[in-house]
Amino acid sequence: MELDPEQRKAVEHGEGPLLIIAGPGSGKTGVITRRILHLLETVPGLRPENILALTYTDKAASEMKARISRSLPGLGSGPSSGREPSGGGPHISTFHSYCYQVLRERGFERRLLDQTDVWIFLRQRIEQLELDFYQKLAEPGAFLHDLNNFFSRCQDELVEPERFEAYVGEAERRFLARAPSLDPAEREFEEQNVRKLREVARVFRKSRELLQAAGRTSFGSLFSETLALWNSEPDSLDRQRARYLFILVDEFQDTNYAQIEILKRLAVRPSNLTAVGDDDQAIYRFRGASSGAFQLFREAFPRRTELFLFRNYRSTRRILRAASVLIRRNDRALGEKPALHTSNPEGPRIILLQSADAASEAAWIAEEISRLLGRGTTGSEIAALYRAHAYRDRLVEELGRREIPFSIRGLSVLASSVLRDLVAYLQLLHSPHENVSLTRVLLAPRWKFPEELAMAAREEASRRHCSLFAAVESFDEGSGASGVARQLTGWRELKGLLEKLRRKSEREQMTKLFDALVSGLGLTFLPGEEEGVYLETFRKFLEEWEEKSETRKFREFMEYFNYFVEAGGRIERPSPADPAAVQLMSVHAAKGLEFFVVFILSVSPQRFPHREQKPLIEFPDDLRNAPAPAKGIHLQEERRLLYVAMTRAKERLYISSVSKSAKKRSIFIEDLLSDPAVRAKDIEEISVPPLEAAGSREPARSRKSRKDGRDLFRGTPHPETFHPDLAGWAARPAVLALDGKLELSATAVEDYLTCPLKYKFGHLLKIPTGPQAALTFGSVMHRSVRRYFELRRTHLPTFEEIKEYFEDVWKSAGYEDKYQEETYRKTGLEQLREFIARQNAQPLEAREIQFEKGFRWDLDDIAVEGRIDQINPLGDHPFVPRPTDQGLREVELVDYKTGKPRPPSEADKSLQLSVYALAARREMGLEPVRLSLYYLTNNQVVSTVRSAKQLDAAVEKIREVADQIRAQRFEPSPGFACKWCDYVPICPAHEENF
DNA sequence: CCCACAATGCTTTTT
DNA sequence: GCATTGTGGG
Repeated sequence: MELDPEQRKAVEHGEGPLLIIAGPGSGKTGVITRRILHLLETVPGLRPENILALTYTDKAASEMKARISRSLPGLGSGPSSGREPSGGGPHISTFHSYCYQVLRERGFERRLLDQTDVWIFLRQRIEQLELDFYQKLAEPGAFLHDLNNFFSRCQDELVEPERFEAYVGEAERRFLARAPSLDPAEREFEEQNVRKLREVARVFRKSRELLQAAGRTSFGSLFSETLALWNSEPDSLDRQRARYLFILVDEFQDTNYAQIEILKRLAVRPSNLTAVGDDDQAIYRFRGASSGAFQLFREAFPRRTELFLFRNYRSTRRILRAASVLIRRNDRALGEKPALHTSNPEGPRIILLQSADAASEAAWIAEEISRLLGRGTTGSEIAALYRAHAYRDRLVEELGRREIPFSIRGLSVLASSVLRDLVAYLQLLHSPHENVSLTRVLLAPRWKFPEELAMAAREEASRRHCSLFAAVESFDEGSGASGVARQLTGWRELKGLLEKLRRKSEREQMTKLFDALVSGLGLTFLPGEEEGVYLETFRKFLEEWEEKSETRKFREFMEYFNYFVEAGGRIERPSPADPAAVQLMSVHAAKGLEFFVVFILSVSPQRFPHREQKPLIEFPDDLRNAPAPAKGIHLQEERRLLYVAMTRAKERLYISSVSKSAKKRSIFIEDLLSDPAVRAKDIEEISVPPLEAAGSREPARSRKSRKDGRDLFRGTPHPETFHPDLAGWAARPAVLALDGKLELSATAVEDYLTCPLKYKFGHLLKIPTGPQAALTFGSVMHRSVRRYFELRRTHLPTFEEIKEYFEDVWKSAGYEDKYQEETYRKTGLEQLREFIARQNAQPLEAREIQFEKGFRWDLDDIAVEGRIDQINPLGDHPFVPRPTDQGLREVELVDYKTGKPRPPSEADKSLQLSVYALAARREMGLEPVRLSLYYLTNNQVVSTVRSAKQLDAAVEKIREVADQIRAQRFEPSPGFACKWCDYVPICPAHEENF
């Protein structure tokens, strides 16, 4: 590589700390490599092992090692992570492994946990954390996730529990001082806040203690541990200083405060520090990168040299001009920087796409990619970048339709059919009553389990309230020599396999069990086969787990794995190096890469810039070691992200925006067009028309249907029979109603509106799900309330009476752990005590009250069904029902709720109450003058009424849903609701095969 | 122009 | 489930 004057200065700079601010495409890594080589050539007596090069990512470290060994083959590339320096090459390492090594030299033996593993570790010990918010949020996982993130931010900023406790104490004192002058609502709010902070502080300390006691630590605490070591054993630091005379840091804008502290300690004279980075490419603030890294450098090293590398070797002039127009809109904390310049040609215009919807965007881009490939562009030189992974879905579909090869970075193998299958077997092995897993397994052709029999079993299970497994077993026992018995040969085979594996699971370690499962199913793959790669990736995950597990056995693994999934853990597929494949990845993942052609998808409002989402527990600015980030920091970081995306392109750049009207575009599109000259000369605007007749086109060919199954299962008796045709099965028309009436309940309608496929799975295919804490609890509470009113007919029931009943009917099914169950039980009893006290305080004639009154009314070809919790007679005298003008008795309909209290507007809209009101009037001869939701959580009643118009609207809604159901429209609507959906393991929308 | 209701999102990632 | 933005009627 020829050096330009800028680069030469950077490479040959001699004395003192050096800060190189290097724009995109300026050959940064090359400069660092050259500088290392230059130092070795020119500094007398300097040996390679006296040089330390630090990066944040392993990828950057390996790249640098590769470059160095290429430039100087004799040199070696230094130690890899965690090992003793082998001598020879410069020490090139990540900050993390460097610190780990420093600590190991001094006998540090604690095991390192990544964020997911810390989450799991804490989740398993949730009882000891004594979370007060656990019961309030009822979602320990999510809260813990937020806590865990917060702990990471603390580690990034070197905030230890003591320091945070002091901060909380300070906040508390401030609150107490201000409290008298606050109005009650404000005081309540702030007090709540202080209580939350106190809990966070307590849990922070406690988790540290738990990790410590277990001989573990998180990756993030490596830095504070290292600093602590250097404080207590100064000779360790001296040794490091003596060893490393020159230190280089790449991607400096990605370093956090803790890492900068490490640098400050290490880099004292005669150490010579070089930091290279670009604040315009800082996109990792959310994971702890200090927004003030450059400022901290300037403060720490006032006698420094700053150099700029702004000659770009990558992109055309047009691309660079547009990128500069965009980034100029940000505040420039570093002050004026030279503009990017290049001797590259002007290049083609940047294309600004404007599509009406995501579907036409994807279709246009896929078409354009196809054109480019036709003109000879290599697939891997084309990249499609997006802000969030979900935005790629449509493009993937369109590329698949056109059979254009592509590869996706950051794909979790857990989403693949083959692993979802294998995991279903594992779940089934873990517990035969995993109904959804069993449903999936039975769909595999090799078990020859006819859908009709499966349907019968599901109906049996829902009738007998037993598991699907038990229902099929009862068929088997009762079948004798009938025709059913013949249909169950596959079932017996499956049971045999599970039994064999179960026995194995007790003796053998996890990887062995997995191998046995795979071979028991007769799965073999050709080398390079995509699914084989998924399998291998998962097996590697198992091996790594075994390393850190206690027993290496199945039980422990399943506990870990279920938490792993709950924690949102991903098992990433190694990226394939297919030169023909178009590259799909997030903008973050694209940092540091370059492509001839770059498409940036969905630069649209809400998507890019992405909406700011503050975490539940925010890291306080007061504890930040750099100045508090400016107000517009979120938008600015998003803008930098787009800047990074744009500067990945060498030749052609497409920026695509989706919005209904051209006026309401992403603010970044406006930014790009804000310079009249650039707008006129460098940008071509293309408007993509919406696809005609949406939905009329053939849906993308299911990639799951495989014609070449035979190749995969060579030598097995049942080739092609492993994969269930999930999508085909889910798309099969469902039997709606035998007598022509479609049965619907309020819940069914609401389920349909959440997700039509969820409705189909639950209400038509009757796939049973496991017991759930909230439901078991709700049922016990309902029964206790009913019990109260029944006893009330004869006397005033005491709390003890109801408590005894409550304990009697309590079931342990569905609770995640003993602690959760105990919490529910305690709160349940508290709520009942309050309920009874209130009810006992008022007069009531309980004899007239009706409970759990079932109904069924006809709405043309629909039968609307349901059950009203409680009907209270009303009137002048409570127990003499007064006929109204129409001759109907006036009543109050009550529904008991055990969940979170909702605002009254919820009661106004509730379809359930409308359906009850309609039922009372049409079927029971009652006039529902009051509809009440009774929240047992806080013993609050929300009452409402229904106008004729509202009731008509409810009927209309039911009719609409019924029409959709009759038309067999059961498209899944994946989204937020999936978090709570039990059918995810059998949902085609959650399956990705590429 | 304002307000109510509908529509549209629910990140990014490393050790 | 929830916050924010967009739409459409008055």
